[in-house]
Amino acid sequence: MSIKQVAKLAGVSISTVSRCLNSPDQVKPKTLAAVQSAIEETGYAPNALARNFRRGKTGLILVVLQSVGLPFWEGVMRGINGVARETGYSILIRETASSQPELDDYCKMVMSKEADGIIVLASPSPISGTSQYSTQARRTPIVLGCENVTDEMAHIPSVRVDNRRASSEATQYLLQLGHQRIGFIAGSRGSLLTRDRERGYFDAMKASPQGEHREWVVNGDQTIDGARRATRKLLSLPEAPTAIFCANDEMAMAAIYEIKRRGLRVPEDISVVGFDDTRYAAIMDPPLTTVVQPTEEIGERTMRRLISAIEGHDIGEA
Amino acid sequence: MSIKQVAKLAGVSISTVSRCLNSPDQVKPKTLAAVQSAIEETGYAPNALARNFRRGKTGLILVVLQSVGLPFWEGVMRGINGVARETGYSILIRETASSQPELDDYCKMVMSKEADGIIVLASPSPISGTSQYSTQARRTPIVLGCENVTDEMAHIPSVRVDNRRASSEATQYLLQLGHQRIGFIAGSRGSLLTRDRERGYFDAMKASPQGEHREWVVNGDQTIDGARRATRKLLSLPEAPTAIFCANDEMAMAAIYEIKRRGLRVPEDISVVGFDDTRYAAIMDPPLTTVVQPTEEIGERTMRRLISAIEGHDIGEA
DNA sequence: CCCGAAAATGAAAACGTTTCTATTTTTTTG
DNA sequence: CAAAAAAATAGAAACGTTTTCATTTTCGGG
Repeated sequence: MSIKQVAKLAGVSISTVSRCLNSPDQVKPKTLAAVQSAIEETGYAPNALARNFRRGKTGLILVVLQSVGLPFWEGVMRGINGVARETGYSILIRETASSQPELDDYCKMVMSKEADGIIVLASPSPISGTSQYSTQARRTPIVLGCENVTDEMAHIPSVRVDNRRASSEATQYLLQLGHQRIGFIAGSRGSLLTRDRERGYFDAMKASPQGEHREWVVNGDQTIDGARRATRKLLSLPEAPTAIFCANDEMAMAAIYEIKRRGLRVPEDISVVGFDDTRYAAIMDPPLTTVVQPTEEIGERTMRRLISAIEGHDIGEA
Repeated sequence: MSIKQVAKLAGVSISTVSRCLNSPDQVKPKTLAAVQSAIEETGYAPNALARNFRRGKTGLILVVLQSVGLPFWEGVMRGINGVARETGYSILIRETASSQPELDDYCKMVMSKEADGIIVLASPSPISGTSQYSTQARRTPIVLGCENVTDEMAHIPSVRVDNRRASSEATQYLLQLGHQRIGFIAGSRGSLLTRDRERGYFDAMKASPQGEHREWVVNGDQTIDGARRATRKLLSLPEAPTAIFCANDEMAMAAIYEIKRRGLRVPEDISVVGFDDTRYAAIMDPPLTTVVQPTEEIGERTMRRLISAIEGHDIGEA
């Protein structure tokens, strides 16, 4: 069962067995063979608990996300998993959907050696005490993916894509198609990601002949129902938009549904553009025009960043 | 940092501090207070690595699924997470999408104390050596959710819903609507879940005047592309079905897409029924008729079953 | 063949808990 | 109030590994 039994059976010391497992080149071929056959015979498997305890490392990365099952995270998680496999880490999942998420709690998990680092892929609620936060979280290896975060966390390292520019370009695309009134369905309040996408939209609108119109921007709350409400609001404007740009695909799908429900056609009457290119975008009716995100790369870079933070390297801005 | 420091500061022994944390009622109120303030002062957090090592438990449940991001698992994972939170376990995720999954590897993770138990939510490839499997996996706490499994694993405990009956009822519903030819798009090969749903379909068809027709059943491979191919195949039959029943929502969405692409209307020309009631079913055009699965309950029961297996109770059939 | 250096191995400490046993303190009871 | 019982605490072992340090073995060169 334990390394002791193997040692006894192989007729060597405990330390030699350990070396056979961790640095086989330091042990004489003959003993190595003996130990290996002893391992085989006993069916010995090193006890990860003891090893991790001794090493002071859990080998775990805590990934906080709102909910498994949201298509957007599929690519990001693939990226994270790829790096995890490569570097020997495992992924611990915590969903924030059910419980009230607290960044401090996650940091405590690192302090108490339940995980080595944290990746936040969902915006937790604002941090209660900033003072307490800075004290204990400053030193916690943590990276925010997709900067889906509030202002207070702006100083935490994050992997970011240029949402603002991508969003601006998508808006320009709609303008180029001749659209006069372009609505925007924003994500959830207090999310940097949403704000950047909103900013990009405004950038493009301001530069256009139409200028910006506050009433064309409605909050969709990152949910299907929220986006449906937002769409109804846009459609009931005195002059309804001829195009609607949504901060993510899910809301765009909901917008299309609601538009059709009003008896309008997409894209003949109203164009809809989404964001993220999730797996369902292509089989919508009509197929959803969407902004492609390099999700897998986001995940990969986020994970690499975190690991280098764990290994003690400084976390520069990426 | 360690329990030692706390003990020294509080002027008690290490064991007393430990008791304060694990069974506070066994310690005198006065000392408890002293210890607690010492904990506060030092900012002590118990080292989970040491604790788990000592206890011989990881507190981790390995959940194997094909990919985070598939809407079906959202409910199941919510159920699992709920029980996990309640019982103090954490969830370790392993995706099988990228790598070749091996049940044996997961069992080894339990043997080497990387996790306490396993929930398999995706069909791994068939097990290489059944002999080796039974030797080491028989004693491994493992539960299959949604019986998404091959024959060889039929003896492993699993939480099951009556897919066969649900599927049969959905087929009957279509027959009742007057459909003469009902196609079926099956899931991936070698999945019990798919086979049960297929069986249910056949049950209903055999009992109907139409009888069963092998050519009305096509494999959709659990993927969007596979379902699109399957749909094309069904549509190009000499006598195309007037209804298509799909083994899950995702394939149903793909079927609808493909049907419309042929210039046909849903449901006027062809009805489509899905399975699972994922979040996007309701905002399809037309809204998808689908078989509702008690996903959260599945997750919850799966997790409870596993935990009772871990705690050493016998796993009866559920 | 012998000596020194290098390589290989062994013995033992350490990691931070929990828990068992022994001891001390407190409470109860006659 | 003394003795017995109960409660509280202290001391120390144990969990299985890695790693440091010391020792033994091997090897090469004179």
